[in-house]
Amino acid sequence: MSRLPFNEPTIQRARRIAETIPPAECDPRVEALVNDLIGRVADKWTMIALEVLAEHGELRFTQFARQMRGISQKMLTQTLRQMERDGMVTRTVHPVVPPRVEYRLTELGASLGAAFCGVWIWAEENLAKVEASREAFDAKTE
Amino acid sequence: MSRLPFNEPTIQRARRIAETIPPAECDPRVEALVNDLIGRVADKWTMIALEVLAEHGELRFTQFARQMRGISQKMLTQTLRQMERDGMVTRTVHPVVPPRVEYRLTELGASLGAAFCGVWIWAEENLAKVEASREAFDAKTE
DNA sequence: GGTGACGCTCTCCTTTAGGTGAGTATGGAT
DNA sequence: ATCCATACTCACCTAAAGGAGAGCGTCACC
Repeated sequence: MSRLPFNEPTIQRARRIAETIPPAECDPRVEALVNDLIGRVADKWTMIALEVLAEHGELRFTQFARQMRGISQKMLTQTLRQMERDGMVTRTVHPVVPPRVEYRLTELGASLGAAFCGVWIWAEENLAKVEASREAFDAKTE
Repeated sequence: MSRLPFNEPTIQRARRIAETIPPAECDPRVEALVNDLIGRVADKWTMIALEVLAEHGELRFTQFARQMRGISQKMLTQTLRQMERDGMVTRTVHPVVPPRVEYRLTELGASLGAAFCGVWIWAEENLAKVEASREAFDAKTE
């Protein structure tokens, strides 16, 4: 039961659309997995966490929180757990009181950070262009 | 009135946390803008749209939809509008019936696509590692 | 004159994201 | 005895994301 990408104009028409371009490129399984992984990894907080951890080497929970402005405790825990599960960070619990937990990047995490590096640079370089474009767009449609 | 990143343990204690690491790096305004732009641009659909458009050069609305599996019509319109506003794509409307609208990358869009390229490669290369890590993690916590 | 094509937009409605404020465990310091 | 620190977790709640399905406008066609 193959689902069409979205509902047809009105339900009984357009049973089929002319296939001007093949429906998708190659291996749909791998493609889906990669898209999925991208969705997970191209997350704002994940990217920022990667950044600050790469910068500081090792961070404790509250230090982390202070570096990531605007994140809630819950989100931070969640992001960090997810990253741990994905093998981006290691989480070391020192069994002392008060608790001491240290996070550091794995090799995998560092490599993703490096891959994102280009995007950060792009963002810094093109911030002005994007803002200008937005203003122009908004002025046109006003 | 500076807000703390999240609530203190119980409200009347911990008025202040020792500042072992300076609260943030440098220019907070630029940093915030860049983080914001990252949040906008590091969006799953934006990344995928960038990819397929880079691959096909020029796409009409329904062609686009067919390339982006699982996206709803609403999301596609929204993503495309946003990208147009940000100056990533141009939208050309041919005043014919039935309507014909073509999307293509701008230089800015292409440069972002190039910046993301590293992330795609990373995702393809490290898919297996991430999956292995997830399995190990889930097995441990079960 | 009914239907279909295209690229939307509009109205619901459900799901998810994410914030808030509190609680918990533990041992050392006061 | 009480307090405090840390790194959480939990319950609750609101806002935002995003899906489903329909409708629209216009012309060419059968």
